[in-house]
Amino acid sequence: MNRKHEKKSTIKDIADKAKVSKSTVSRVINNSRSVNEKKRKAVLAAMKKLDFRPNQLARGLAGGRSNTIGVVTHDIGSPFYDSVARGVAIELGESPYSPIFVDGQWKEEVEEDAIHTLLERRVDGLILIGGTVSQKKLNKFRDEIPLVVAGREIADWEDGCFFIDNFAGSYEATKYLIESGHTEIAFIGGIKNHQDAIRRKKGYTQALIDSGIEVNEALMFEGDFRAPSGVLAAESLLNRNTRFSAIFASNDEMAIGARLYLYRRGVRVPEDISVVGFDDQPTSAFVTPPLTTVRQPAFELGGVAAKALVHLLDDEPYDLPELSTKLIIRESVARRK
Amino acid sequence: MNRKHEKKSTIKDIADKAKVSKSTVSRVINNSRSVNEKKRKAVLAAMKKLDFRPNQLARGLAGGRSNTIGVVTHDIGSPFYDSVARGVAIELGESPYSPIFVDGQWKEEVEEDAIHTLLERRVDGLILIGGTVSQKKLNKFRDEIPLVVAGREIADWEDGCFFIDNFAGSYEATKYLIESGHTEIAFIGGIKNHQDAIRRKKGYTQALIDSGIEVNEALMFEGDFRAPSGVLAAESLLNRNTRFSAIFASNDEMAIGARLYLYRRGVRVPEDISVVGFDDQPTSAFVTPPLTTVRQPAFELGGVAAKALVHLLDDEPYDLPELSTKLIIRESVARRK
DNA sequence: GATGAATTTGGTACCGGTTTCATGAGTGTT
DNA sequence: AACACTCATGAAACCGGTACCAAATTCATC
Repeated sequence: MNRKHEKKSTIKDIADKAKVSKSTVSRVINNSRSVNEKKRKAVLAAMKKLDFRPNQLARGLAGGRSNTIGVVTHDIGSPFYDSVARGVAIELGESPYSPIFVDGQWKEEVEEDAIHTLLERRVDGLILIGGTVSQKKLNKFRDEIPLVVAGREIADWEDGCFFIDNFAGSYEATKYLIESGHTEIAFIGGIKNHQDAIRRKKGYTQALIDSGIEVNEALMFEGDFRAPSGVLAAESLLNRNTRFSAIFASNDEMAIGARLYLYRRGVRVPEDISVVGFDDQPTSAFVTPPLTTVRQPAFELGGVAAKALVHLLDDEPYDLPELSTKLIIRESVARRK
Repeated sequence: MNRKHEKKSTIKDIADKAKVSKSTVSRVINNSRSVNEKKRKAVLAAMKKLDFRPNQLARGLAGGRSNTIGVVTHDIGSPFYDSVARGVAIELGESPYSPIFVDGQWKEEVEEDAIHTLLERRVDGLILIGGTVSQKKLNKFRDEIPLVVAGREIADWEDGCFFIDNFAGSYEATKYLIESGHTEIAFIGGIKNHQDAIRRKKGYTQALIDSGIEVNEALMFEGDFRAPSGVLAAESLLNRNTRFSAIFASNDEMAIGARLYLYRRGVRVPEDISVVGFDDQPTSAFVTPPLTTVRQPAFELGGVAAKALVHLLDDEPYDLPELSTKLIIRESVARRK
């Protein structure tokens, strides 16, 4: 394994070879106007010949701009955040900026560290996808660098944070269940303090209230957004003495977990019990029966966040498009006779 | 939105404040020995006070090393690659290097571009996760920079590429089906030219042959690793006149797709037809019935690749641990009477 | 052909660190 | 007390670009 990685050629080499000054080479690279066509050709040729590739470190240092945007992701977790990240990546691909992803691992400490790393690298802007860093810290960071948050609502950040109306999605799903004739609807919540979980729960209860249905604590279970907690939820719910004909889970994973437990107990879906999820993760369309769920425009959300940041950096105004959830009706809900 | 992002403090500021030279500050930062304890304290204090954070661009430029490792991922695609990426990220967290992820989007062109971007940023090393860049190009890149590939086998790269024995996993799964009494086993393949797909197919046919079972083209279908192709596969297979009692799909997604079609046709799993997948993606344990599948140590694979690269950069030897697939037996296979 | 403006150029001072080198101070040995 | 040697420190060169400024050239106008 003794490879001799050749020394890269520099702008100076090009200048010499093309018999011009560094300045001129720089101009060619950056497409500044005012370069004689002949020289430009010569420089271009030299660059090609020497397989020149500008050192971005140097560029960033000298120019004060790194043309880099830091993205803090959370690989571990719902596919939702992955989609957001993809949206960001694709959108940034259209811009002159290239993204650096670092994983926050859903831990405040790691996340802060990640942000610092990014700051040290002098990224021009920052996109946080979800995340757990406290609002106070966030405000501090925002003083240091242009910052945009996707998938999380932050108080007093008129612009600068983009999220999805979880309440509305949840409300719509619950309404749908009610309109299908269900009145006894169980609810599996997400992590207690999680923002989205709270909103989704509120959407559920509000829909119930608006339809004159009593909210029953005995029909609620607190999960953690993961599949195993879904099976636990179904088990707990089924073992209580309260009857119900439908389950609305705060995300697809838990819905699928619950569905598994029902399967184990021989309860049919949707004939005996209907199930609705939230997220519309990729597999949800292929489980049996295909899951009725609330789709979040995750990908678009990421794109919007990226676009917003780029505009912010370029000091251009940007009015964001509407992003709303959509109920995807499949086969896991039956009309109640 | 008129934020005045304060100018960052530099090493010079620290030097002035602590009344020492830049050199000394640099020594403190890098923990070089030979710094008077008093001065070190003073510098440290100044750094804290001014909230100093070294400019990594400058550091990288001056030092010739960026302490950065580029990782080319492929977000779009099987959860397998995501896990590998996570393994890389976590492992790199233990090292002094921090990763820059860029998305190759499974397109050779984009991927090459991504690599170039990384090269321009002067990363110290490169990790490719899967990927489609031609071997020739790969060899070229390898001359420019320390490079390691995870999840892909590359001819003549004794070390430097880490992958999983797809043949063995596939062989084991098929054998298991045979031992469970099945002799008519349908096969859903992956993308025709995909390396893994080829290996998995070979594992399947070899297991058949070794058990004296004739390989029957009429029981094979070529999918594309995605769920919809799984349902298509099941449909096609079922409509042929050839009977079979089990399906082995080249990945979980297609297995789940096939399972959905069976559900639609009222075919029971596993009573009527058994199903086995490959990958053991997270949801597979929660579909109904829980899917028997071949687990790949994706996460570990990523970790190994990262560790190998770090050792390579430090010029230390590293002997890689054994990585093998494991058959995860769940409930989607029935013993054939 | 001279004059002034516009356009190309090269020189050079940075950007914010690291690293080499020489100087100065401190320690020990004979 | 003189000499050699180690350790700590600052000065300055350098990493590979960008950007400002002034000199040189081109061009148009009178």
